[in-house]
Amino acid sequence: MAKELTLVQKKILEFLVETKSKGFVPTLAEIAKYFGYRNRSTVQQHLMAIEKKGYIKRNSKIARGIELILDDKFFIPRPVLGEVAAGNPLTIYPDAIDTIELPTIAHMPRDSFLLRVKGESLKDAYIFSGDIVIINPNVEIRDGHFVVAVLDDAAVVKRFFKKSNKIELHSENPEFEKIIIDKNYSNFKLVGVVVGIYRSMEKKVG
Amino acid sequence: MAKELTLVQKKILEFLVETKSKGFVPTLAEIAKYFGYRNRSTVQQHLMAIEKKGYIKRNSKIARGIELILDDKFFIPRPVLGEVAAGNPLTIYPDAIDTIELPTIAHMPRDSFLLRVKGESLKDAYIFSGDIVIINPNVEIRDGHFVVAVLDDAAVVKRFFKKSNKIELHSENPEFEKIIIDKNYSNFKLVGVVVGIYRSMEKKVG
DNA sequence: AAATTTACCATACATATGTATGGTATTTGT
DNA sequence: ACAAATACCATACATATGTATGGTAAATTT
Repeated sequence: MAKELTLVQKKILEFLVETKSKGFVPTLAEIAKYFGYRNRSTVQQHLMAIEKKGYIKRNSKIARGIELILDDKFFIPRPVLGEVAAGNPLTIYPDAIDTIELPTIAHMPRDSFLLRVKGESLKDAYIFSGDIVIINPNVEIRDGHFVVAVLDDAAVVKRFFKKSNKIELHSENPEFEKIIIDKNYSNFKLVGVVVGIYRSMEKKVG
Repeated sequence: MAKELTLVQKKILEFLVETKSKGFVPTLAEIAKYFGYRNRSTVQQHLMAIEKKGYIKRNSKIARGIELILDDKFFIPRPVLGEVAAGNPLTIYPDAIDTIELPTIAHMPRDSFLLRVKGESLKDAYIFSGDIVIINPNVEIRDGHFVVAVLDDAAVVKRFFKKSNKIELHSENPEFEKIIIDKNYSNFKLVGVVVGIYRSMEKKVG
């Protein structure tokens, strides 16, 4: 039923979702400023178009009166790009292997993505098989961060530590040996930092 | 450092927290209407007092520019709670509320809300202090579900088991004794079912 | 080729909104 | 007993905000 949004309209809607997830709704003037428009009419007309297509609802006259109509759902479907091994490396799939409903409280910047954790090597860090980890590739990596790394076409979730001339990837669980990356290691790529974890409880009854 | 709020100020702050958790910040006029004040000045003066005591911050001139400055505490109250506790309304302590980091919600349906977990009694269920649990009060409660219950003005997260003529609330951690609710127990209210957990990793470095 | 949609602009307007000032009555603190 | 704080009211004002109208240029559809 909802019609396609144009590119500009989509960007404005994204901005609305993003600001809303930060806890406020922008005014027309704020939106205009963000996008570099000289006046609010431009924004207003875009909002009218977006509303007409059913993605938002506007409370006329009142300030910051934009409501998002995203299926009136708690959850936003997001593609799960693969599985990462918490313990031994697992293959990462090029295409989405699954889609989960991520709660919208989980603050998810546009540049991040999801992976489902398999294996037990992080259970001492309270990350378990089946959990969804939220990965951001554009965050500065610091010692102790949980990161996703690809080694030889397999992806792992481990804690990152930088030594003088090498990188160490630790599991919390001492059963698993730490991985040491030195200069000779060619097939190594840091993917991103784990910024959040989501676990659905709905099936974990009894 | 934060001074005591008066009763009226406390109620206004509660209203702010409540509306904020719904995803918007009210205007002075809306607050005045809610409380039956004839004009906004009254509200404004209350807000000035609340701000002076350090519970909110106001962005002058801009519409709906109230920010909540509350400490990292357990409860993020929702209107549902007020309705649930019909007889013995759940007192919401202004210093027991968190909203700052409330990674708020593009889209939170009216029947769900968030709680921040404090304490270790659920660590064997992989729920930890600081995690955000997502509560739905309108889901049928089954044995083994994690539920939120209010007993004697304290809220707990525990697993629910129904016996013939009583209810048992279990902690996973055996250090904590189970709570048994029988008919004589008056100050008991089931609030809802834990449907998900979210944990932000952004500050958990090292 | 003409009509429609999209994406912007400018100007004007009503009112929603925050703010300022001054007032009254009651309660609280000292 | 007096001063200060509290809790409301009314009126006035500047401007932030949403809205309306009209216009231009380019892209898209018919």
